[in-house]
Amino acid sequence: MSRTTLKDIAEKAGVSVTAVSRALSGYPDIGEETRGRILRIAEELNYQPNIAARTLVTQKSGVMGLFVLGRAKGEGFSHPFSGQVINGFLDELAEDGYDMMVFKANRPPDSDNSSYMDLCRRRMVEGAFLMGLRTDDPWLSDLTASAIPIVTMDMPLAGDMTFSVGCDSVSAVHAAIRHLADLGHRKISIVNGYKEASVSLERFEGYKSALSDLGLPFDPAIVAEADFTAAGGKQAFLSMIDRAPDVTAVFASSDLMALGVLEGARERGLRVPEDLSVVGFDNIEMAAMSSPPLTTLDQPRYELGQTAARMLTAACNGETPPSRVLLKANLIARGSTAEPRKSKT
Amino acid sequence: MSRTTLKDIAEKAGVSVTAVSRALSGYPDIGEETRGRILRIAEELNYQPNIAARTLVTQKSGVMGLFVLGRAKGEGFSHPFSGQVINGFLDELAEDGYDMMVFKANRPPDSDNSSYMDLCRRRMVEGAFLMGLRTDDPWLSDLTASAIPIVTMDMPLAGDMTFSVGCDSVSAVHAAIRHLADLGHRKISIVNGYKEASVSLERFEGYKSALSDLGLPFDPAIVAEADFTAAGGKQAFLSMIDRAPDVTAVFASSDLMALGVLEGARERGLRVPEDLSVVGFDNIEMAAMSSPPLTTLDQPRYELGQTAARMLTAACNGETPPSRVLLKANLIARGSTAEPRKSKT
DNA sequence: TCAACTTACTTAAACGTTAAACCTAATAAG
DNA sequence: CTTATTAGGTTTAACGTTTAAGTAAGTTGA
Repeated sequence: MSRTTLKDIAEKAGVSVTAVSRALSGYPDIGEETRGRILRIAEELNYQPNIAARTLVTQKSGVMGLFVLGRAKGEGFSHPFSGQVINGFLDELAEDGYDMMVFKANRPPDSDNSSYMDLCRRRMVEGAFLMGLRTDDPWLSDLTASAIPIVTMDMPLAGDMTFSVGCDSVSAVHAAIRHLADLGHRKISIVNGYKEASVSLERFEGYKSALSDLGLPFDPAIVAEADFTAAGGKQAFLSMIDRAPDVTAVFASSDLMALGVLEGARERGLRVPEDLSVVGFDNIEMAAMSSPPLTTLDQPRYELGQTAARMLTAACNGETPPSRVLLKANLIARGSTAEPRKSKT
Repeated sequence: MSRTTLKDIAEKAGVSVTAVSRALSGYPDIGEETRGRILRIAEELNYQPNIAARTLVTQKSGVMGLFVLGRAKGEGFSHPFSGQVINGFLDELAEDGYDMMVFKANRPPDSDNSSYMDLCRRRMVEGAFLMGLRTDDPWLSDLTASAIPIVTMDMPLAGDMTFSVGCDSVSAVHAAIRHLADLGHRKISIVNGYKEASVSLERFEGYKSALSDLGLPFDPAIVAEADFTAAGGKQAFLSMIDRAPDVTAVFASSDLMALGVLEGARERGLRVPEDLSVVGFDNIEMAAMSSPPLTTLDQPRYELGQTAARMLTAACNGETPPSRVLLKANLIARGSTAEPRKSKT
């Protein structure tokens, strides 16, 4: 019932506690025979080190924090995107012997709950992942001054302990728009996410630069903004398409919004892809199952998580990873995009 | 830079470390004036207790573990279901001052990674949530003998430290089948999940008992089994409907599978709900956005998480929560169910 | 052959906290 | 006026590790 400690092993082996500690840690100054005896007894008693004690003396907890932000339902953990990223974190952290603690931070910081950093200090968290951070996050200034390494997903931050990973939205969107233009579309709308997400800015950037590169005019009237959700995407699309019925293609900044666009198109009697082509972003599981299946930009979610974890452990061990890493999002052409049927003026 | 400790405060306040500890913990044997001074200094130095040290002496870590099992992609964290449940865990745990550590356990136990319990013992985890457990899980026997309280989601376990929460599948499915029968359906198929999930057994039970209560015949030929995914649900549905084209309604054990059924129906030229009614289970976000929107059984995911957390903290504090709690899943009628058009023999 | 190493350990201290036991002066009880 | 009691602390020990600083015996080098 009671946990076995180094002391228990030491007594049984007839050596000092230190000898046991060093034997188990693989130091060379313990004799072969003694070490063998110690290891055997440790195994026999199913010894597990008490990490709290170790943490106290080494000042390293072996814990990384995951902060999942997001004020609204459907954000944060609930996002279909998060799962594989977290799997990437966990697998890669396990390689380096780290565990992960999850913190939810959806309450405004004025409430009496502790700030990020306070939480980290209590638990001696060595580094942290941040998901769902927004440009208007009130904690932002705390973060850039962070004493521990932080890796943000999809949102670069100034500060020499902060790093970020994400996909190269600009070039990804570029590829999507080019794909649509290659098919013959001239009037391509964007249903973007809210501006407080920095990916929204980047994707808008990619959209504009692609249009300009391709010699297509930029029309603010066919730029819509939603909240990354399906319902929001549908609404934004509907009011846009009613304003500009000559749009033949829509790029949506997330698959959820793209699925909303699909739904909206159905409601307006527009056939996809015959009357309207739709491209999403993320390649969530549902994207392949919609009707028609969604052309989208695949984000390597698991690899994003792995990469983030590698950067974080590196930073925690005194190395200096690049402050920003961008992976490539690949275009996956499915049934929701095709040549436009009707040629409009 | 260096963390402030009780000692720092004690020196500055001119009292002993114990006095500071007791003042901050709210013990009554510290004078009002002294306490005020201590609190002010603690605030001033932004004191945060070192939880590792506290853990060491109190033998309580204040950490609950979350084990997310699942061997396949799309299970575990990636499941659209998990997010809100986890939010429920976290919010409720925060009420009681607990934090949560996440462990991923998708590797077979024969690999050299530690067992659940070893992980818990190292970190002095006080209790654990288990999601995604299957009846053929090789760890099952360890779990029932667990020394710490465990709450499983959707899978009751024998053992006096194990508890479970879930929805009352039997009565929920009963309601779904009754809904279909009330509409006039006589030939109702089930697309169930794999048998290793105990909810699959319960849902099958509900299906059979509902049929019998409603005086409908049970036909093994229209029972299909899939893996809870959309793609799997579609396949299972297709081979079932090809065998039994006179089926007019399908109950699927998860929304993802139901969405797969919708897709399969589209592929076979069956109109939903005119030619085929479909009911899902879960009420995931996408269910309301499909075409047509899915009639489904709403699982109160956040409340499931909250309830689980309440049970776990109770059990950790020596109380004895009921060994199994079932919440109600409510039928949400949407566009995917209607009266059958054609009357078949 | 004696000092200098090396090997294989042991002792002691420290990490930051809590908890039990003890102390002292002032107050209350009889 | 003596004895308990209380208020407001202090001292000491303990939790289970790691690490720095010994130490005693055996081995080597010149």
